[in-house]
Amino acid sequence: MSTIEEIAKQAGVSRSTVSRVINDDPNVNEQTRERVLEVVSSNNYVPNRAARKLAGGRTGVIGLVIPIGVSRLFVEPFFPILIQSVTNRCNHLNRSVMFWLGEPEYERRSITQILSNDLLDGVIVSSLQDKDPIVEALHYSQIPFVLIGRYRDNLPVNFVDIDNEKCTQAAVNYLIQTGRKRIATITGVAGTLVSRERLDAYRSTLAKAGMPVDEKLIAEGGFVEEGGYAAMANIFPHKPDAVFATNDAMAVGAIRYLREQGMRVPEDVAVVGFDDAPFAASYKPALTTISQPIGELGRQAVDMLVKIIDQQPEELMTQVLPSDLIIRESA
Amino acid sequence: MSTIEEIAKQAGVSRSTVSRVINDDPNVNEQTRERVLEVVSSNNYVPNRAARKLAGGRTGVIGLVIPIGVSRLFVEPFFPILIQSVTNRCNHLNRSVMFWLGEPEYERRSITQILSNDLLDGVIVSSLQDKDPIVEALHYSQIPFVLIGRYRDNLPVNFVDIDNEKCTQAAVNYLIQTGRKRIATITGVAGTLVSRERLDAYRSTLAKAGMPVDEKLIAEGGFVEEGGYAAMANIFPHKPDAVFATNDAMAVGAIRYLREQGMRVPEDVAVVGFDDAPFAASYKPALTTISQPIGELGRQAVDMLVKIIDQQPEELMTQVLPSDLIIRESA
DNA sequence: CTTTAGAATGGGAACGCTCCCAATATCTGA
DNA sequence: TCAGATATTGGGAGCGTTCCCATTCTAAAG
Repeated sequence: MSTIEEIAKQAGVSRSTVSRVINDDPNVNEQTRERVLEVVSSNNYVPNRAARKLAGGRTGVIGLVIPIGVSRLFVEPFFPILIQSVTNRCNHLNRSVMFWLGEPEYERRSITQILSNDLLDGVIVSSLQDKDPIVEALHYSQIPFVLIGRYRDNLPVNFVDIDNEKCTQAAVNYLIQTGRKRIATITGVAGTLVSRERLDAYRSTLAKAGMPVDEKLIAEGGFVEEGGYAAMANIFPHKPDAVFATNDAMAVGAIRYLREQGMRVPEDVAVVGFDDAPFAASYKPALTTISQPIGELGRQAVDMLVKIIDQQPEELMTQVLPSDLIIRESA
Repeated sequence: MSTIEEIAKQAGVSRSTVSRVINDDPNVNEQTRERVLEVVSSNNYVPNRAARKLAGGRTGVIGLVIPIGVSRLFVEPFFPILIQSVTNRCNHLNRSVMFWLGEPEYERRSITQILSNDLLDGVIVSSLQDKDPIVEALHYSQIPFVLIGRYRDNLPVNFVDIDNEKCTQAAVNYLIQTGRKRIATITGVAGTLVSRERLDAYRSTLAKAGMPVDEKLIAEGGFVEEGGYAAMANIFPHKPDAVFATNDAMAVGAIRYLREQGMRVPEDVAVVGFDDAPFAASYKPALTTISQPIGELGRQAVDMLVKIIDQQPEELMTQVLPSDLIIRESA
């Protein structure tokens, strides 16, 4: 493993010049640059990240923190896609990704401790709880970070997100316009920002349309198929004619229950999902759902973070990506 | 963020003494140790990993490399369990985990480059290809590493594994003993060690029992449900009366195809899986399968790696964990 | 031909730690 | 009581970078 000093010697220049070359500093003679680059690649030289970090530089490592259990992580299609897009984008930008798939509370403490002093240039966090201590820790630790999904608190944070309120409105309004009178909803995980945003929007949309909100038509499904099934079982006795499930997995669970009860979807009960999961289009009936640009979300988060790391802009960065209601067969 | 020097000052000792305390060096007076530990915890001090690494110490970070596409990663139950067990064990031992979920070839180069000079104390690698360049790179890079699954080459490596040959023998022999005459097999991904081991053992077991090996009864299923379905479709015309699927996902796919053809499982065709995935017991029919101690595999790999990092033993370490044929309904 | 700004380069210092060796304090036994 | 261990501690050197401040070189301007 060669050091910068050896490269310098071989190229007949100083340590500093090599450093400039590998860090894309413009103040280097073009020929010198080329010569150095040649030596670098012929020696297969890679700067030592620890030394780099210590000297005040960057490690080139970005953390991706998803503080939910592995069980959920591998069940919801949201995460694989997100992970893949973040990973790809980072590789493309010549960065490595360090993951934390945190388990519940136990880990949270250690995560924040690790993050605050570590080998990371910055962190991307997804799937927060309300008032998540991670955000606070991150905020005070000075480390650049970007959230995927908004954070509702008075801390100023950088984020990328979709417009949950607007999508939910679109979904619920569509159900209203197609004549549904008793529109139920299956929520995700209580205490989760996404869940709350979607539920709030569901309520306000009904209210705005002058329709009553029946609490019996609201049940929690935990973002998983079985949860959707169980939630539907709770709602069913109260005679819904439509269900807005806040993700596709739960929509599928709900449909399974409805079928077992001899209901037809969408004739008797319309079902709208959320995510546009890979299976949504091929499912029978094809799922009417909201398409989130998950890959784009990950990509933008990486770009935003890299920009923050490299340029340290003063202002907060936020980005809200468009997402659409996709009408197929289930509603 | 405090440094070791500040802690030393506050505790009224030298930098060296603090270093000894946080590294569990026995040569410290008990009272001094306590005093230092107090200051450490009251300042919430965590040693800087970059500095540590640079000074020849350890970072406390372990890499987990799984060089397959994210798509497969999130479909096979093997990986979530493995990841979870590795993560848990590392947390337990006060280590962090850095993941690489490598995509195909493109990444392989960069992975090896990263590994060879990085912030990691050691690496755990799973799911290798035959003759994987990663192993070679790792071997020459001097970084401690442990494989999950054997590596068939002349490089000496540390590994934990199950006895694929023995399990496969058990499964195939069981089918023979229950009177099956035309035993097919659905293999995983060609060029994969696991697949080859299981296929070789399938062949030799049949041979040893004096039964012919019909190549038409062998098909590749890529370790996924759809692949199992397709492989079964290829095999079916050749009238098998039993199938050894080399993982449970493919077993389920095979059963789905058999059912569509009006076959009964196990009466007409027996099916044996591999993995004892979470769903295996509750599936209808409950899957006869081979139970791999996946969690234990991960745990042992971590323990082995940590031992190698800390004690640098001369001899190679290897560990073969027991796994059993679990007889349920499908065969 | 001299001056001067700017381009290109070199080298010291520092980042926060571990390792090693030396120094001091304490204890042992004859 | 004193040499010789042994337990405990301190501080220098160095890990491989980046950053900053010279210094040298070049070319344009006067």
